[in-house]
Amino acid sequence: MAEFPARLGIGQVAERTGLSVHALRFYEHEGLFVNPVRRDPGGRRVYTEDDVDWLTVCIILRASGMPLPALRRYTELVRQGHGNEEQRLALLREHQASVTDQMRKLTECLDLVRFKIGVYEDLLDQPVADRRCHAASDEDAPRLASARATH
Amino acid sequence: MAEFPARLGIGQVAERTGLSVHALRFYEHEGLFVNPVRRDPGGRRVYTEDDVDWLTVCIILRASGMPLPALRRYTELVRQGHGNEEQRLALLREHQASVTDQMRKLTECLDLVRFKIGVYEDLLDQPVADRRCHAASDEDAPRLASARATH
DNA sequence: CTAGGAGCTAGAGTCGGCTCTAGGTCAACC
DNA sequence: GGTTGACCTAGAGCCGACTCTAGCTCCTAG
Repeated sequence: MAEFPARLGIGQVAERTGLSVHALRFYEHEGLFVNPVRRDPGGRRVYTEDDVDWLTVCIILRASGMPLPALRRYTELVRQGHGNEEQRLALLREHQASVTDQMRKLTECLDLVRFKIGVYEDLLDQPVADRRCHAASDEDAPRLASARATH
Repeated sequence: MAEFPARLGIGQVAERTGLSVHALRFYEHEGLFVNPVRRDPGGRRVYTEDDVDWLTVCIILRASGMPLPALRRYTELVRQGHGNEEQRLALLREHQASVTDQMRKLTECLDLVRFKIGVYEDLLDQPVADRRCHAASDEDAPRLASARATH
């Protein structure tokens, strides 16, 4: 079970992570790798599985809207090693707050969209003759004031 | 109960919606208003409450990542009036799918962040002496392979 | 009558996050 | 030995969604 390090080329890493080779070089340039990326004798980048794992984390954080500067700060803290756990924790908590806020907004939107979809589905269920003027039955609309309009 | 139309200036609309006056002019230029924005004798924009309601919808859709072109298409459908409800429905369903997908990604991120926060909280709870080497207790890590690393 | 404030237009600038180009190196195969 | 094909660097370009600027008009208050 002797694990041998598995050294990957940039193309392989691109394929595994879904990032482009351009993006990988860009991320390196932006300081998003915990360890400096090694080079082979020809000057080509050589990545490890650890790099791929770290990139996976980065991708998830990016997909949840963490900006590159924050990701860089976090990377730097990890690179520095033990002793700054409070700072990492603070950064993570901040991002957690941002994510839950995004989810709140998305939920609000989903309510609106579901309401509107319901309106249109009902409308399209009616026999064609009955359609059009229907605008006044606005009474029991949900609290989303803006959703009242039948647009 | 005779509602009188309440004509608003661009500054008032900006204040109510949270959009900048620049953004309001920009949105108009981009065709995001259902009805053409009226002007007073001096050429200034005059908005109605309906405009503000519509903007509120736009803001929610934008905040959930709907791009301006999609918002413009939807606006155009509404502007055209009855007869294109299927298309509106299709557009809304598409956006609904996009929103639920975003929520899926955010949930994944939240799992990761919560896990890491947990790790750091535990770590900081330990008496200082016991800290550092702790890296090998990776057994029962959650399925998120990438979350295993104690970074 | 003039100073301030809100509004106008057209168009330039900004920012984040890549993406692409130009011009080159290197190793492997036919 | 010529041709791929993967990789390299530095830097330019792009896209979306605003944001800002310059130079103007208009209204109101003092």
